Amino acid sequence: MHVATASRALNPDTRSLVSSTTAERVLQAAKALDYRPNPIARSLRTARTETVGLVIPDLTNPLVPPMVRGVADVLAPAGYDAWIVNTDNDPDREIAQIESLRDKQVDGLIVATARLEHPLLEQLHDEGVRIVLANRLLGAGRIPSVTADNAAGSALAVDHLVALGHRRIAHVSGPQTLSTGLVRRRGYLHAIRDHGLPEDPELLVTCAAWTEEEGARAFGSLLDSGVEFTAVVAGHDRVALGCYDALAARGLSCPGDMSVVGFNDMPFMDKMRPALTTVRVAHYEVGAEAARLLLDSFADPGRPARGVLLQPTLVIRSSTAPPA
Amino acid sequence: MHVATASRALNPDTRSLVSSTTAERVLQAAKALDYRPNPIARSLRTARTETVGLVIPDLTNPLVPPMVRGVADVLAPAGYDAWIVNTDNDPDREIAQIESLRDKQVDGLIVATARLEHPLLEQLHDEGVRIVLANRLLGAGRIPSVTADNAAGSALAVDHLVALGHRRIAHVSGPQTLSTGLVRRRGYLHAIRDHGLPEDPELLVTCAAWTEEEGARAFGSLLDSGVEFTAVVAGHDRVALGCYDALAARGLSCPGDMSVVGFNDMPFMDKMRPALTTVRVAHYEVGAEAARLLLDSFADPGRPARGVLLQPTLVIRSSTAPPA
DNA sequence: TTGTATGCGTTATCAG
DNA sequence: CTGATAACGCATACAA
Repeated sequence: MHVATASRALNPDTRSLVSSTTAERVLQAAKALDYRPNPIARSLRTARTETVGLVIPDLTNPLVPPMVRGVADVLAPAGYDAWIVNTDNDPDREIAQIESLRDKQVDGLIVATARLEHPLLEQLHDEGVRIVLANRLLGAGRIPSVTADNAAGSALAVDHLVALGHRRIAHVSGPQTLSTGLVRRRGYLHAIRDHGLPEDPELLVTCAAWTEEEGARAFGSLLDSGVEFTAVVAGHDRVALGCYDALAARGLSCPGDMSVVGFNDMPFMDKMRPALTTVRVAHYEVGAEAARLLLDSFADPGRPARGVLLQPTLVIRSSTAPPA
Repeated sequence: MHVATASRALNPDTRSLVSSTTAERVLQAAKALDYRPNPIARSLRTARTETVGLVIPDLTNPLVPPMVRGVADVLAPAGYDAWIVNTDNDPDREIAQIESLRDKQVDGLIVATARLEHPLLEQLHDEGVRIVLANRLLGAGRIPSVTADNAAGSALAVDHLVALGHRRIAHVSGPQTLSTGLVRRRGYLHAIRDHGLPEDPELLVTCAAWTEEEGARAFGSLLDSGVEFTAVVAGHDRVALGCYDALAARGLSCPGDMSVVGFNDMPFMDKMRPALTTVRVAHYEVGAEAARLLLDSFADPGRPARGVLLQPTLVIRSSTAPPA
C-alpha cells in the first residue's frame, strides 16, 4: 500500500480516484491505527489552513462574545476554525495582529473593530485578501460587511418615545470617530425630523467614549443646562446607565421625571432598576452572517461584495413611560 | 547568499553561528524584501507551534472573557498564541475539541471547564501532554492547576454576615458535580462550624444549575418552608439574583428582611438594586497564572506540578446589613 | 486505478 | 563560519 494512494483514499474529494475496495482498506487501516492527518503538513502543501482570523477590540466587552460565538458556530460545520485576536482599539496593535494572522496563512479575515477608517483593510482587500467587516462600515461598501442598522435602531427609540407622548427628546451620542456613534446620531436626527419635531441642537450632547462616566457627565451637563426635555435616547446601554446615575444624583426619577432608552441590550439590562428599555442588536447574528459572507467568498471568489444590514428591535421595559 | 545561512541569521538563537557582517546583510535584505517567515513550514519542521489550546465552556459566560484575556496577555510576550474552543459543557464536544487541538499540534493545553472528573485529561497528562487546569481541581493535584480558593470565599461571606450579627445563615449551593458547587458548600459548612453556629441541614438548599431560575426556585422553597433565618450565602451571583427575585415575589426586602451575598462579582453586580455584596474572584489572574504555569512547564519539563490557590476578596455593597 | 516523483518553506545535520 | 542536503507529512502532476 503506498502513501499517495492512501492520501487519495482519505480525502473525500479524491476518493473517487481510487477503487472502492482499496479505499475501504485504507479507511479501515486508518481507523485501526488511529491515524490523524497532520493539518500543518497539509496546509504547507495546499496553502490553505481552514482557519479565519477574527479581529475584535476586546473580548471583555459584553457585546463581543455573542458575536464570536456566531462566527464560530457558522464556521465549525464548514470545517473552519477562528483565530481570535484582541486589538484593545489600538491601531498599531490592530495592524500587527492582522499581519500576524496573515503570516499564519488564515484563509480570510473578519474584522469587528469599530474605527471608521482603516486604509490597511482596503489595501488588503485590493490585494485579494478575503475580508468581511462586522459592526463597521468602511468606504463605499467595496468590502463585504455586516452591521446592525443603527440608524433604524435610533428611529425605533424615537418612535417609541413619540408614541408615549414625548415631544422634546434629547440624544446622548458617542464618539463621532466610531461608525456607531455617527450613525446612531444621524438616525436620531432623521427620526426627529420625520416626526415633525423641532431639531434643537441644545438637545444633543456627545460622549468622548461609550462609558457610564461619560454618559453621566454629558447627560448631567444637559440636565444642568436648564433646557427642557422629558426623554433621552442614549447611544449605548452604558451611556444609559450613566444617565441613570446623573438622574439619581439630582434626585430625579426614571421613568417618572425622565424616560431613558439604551442601545444594544447588553446582558443584565433587564435586571437594572428600572429595567432598561433598549434597542436590541442581534450580535450573535452579526457574527453568524459575517461568517456566512466569508464562506460565500471562499466558495465563489468572483461574487460582488454584499453589505448586510440587520434590523434591530426595541425591547420595552420599565425605563420609559408617558411624560409627566 | 544561501538559505541555510539566512535561516541562521534570522533566528536569534542561532545568529551567533554566523558572522556579524553576514548577519547584518541578511537582516537588511529581509527588511528590504519585507520577508515574513512562514510559521507553518517552521512548525512542520520543528514540531512546535508556539500555540496553546484554551478549552472553555462558553465564551458568553461573563466570567470567561477576563480569564481568556489573562491567558492571552501572559502568552503574548512569550510569543505564544491561544486557540480558543468552546465545549458548551458537552463532554463529547470537549473530547472532540481537545483531539482537534492536539491534531493542530498545540504545545500545551489550558482547560477551564468545570466538571469534576475527566479521565481523558489524566491520560493526556500521563502521555506527557502539557496541561494546566483552570477553575477546576482534578485528581490529587497531579496536574498543575489554578483555582480560586472557593472554600475561603464562602468563609469570607459567612464571616461578614456573622460580624453583622447574623446567626442563622442559609446557603444556596450549586450542582455537586461541579467543583465550585462542592467546595463552596463545604467552605460554608466549615465556616458555620468555626463560628460555633448550629449546623442546620434545613438551611441548606441546592440548585441544579448556576442560574437565576434555579436560585429563585431553591431559595423560594426555603423561604416558604417556614425555617427561620436572616441571611443567605448564594454560591453564585446568578443564584443571588434569583434570591432577589424570590424575595421580591414574596414582598420581602433586601437587605431589610434578608441579607444576600453572591459569589464571583460578575460585571454589573455593582449596578443591581441593591448593589450586590459578593465574593470577588480574580478571573483575569486565574487565566494569567494558568498561562504562567504552562510556560513554566515548557521551560522546565521536569518541574513537579504546582497547584495555585488564588485568594478571593469580599466586596461589600448594599445587599447586606445587620438583621432586623 | 495505482505508483513515482517533486515540492510546499523551514531548520538541523554534516561536510567543507 | 558557511554551503549543501535531507527531512518534517502531505497532495498533486505525471507516468505506468
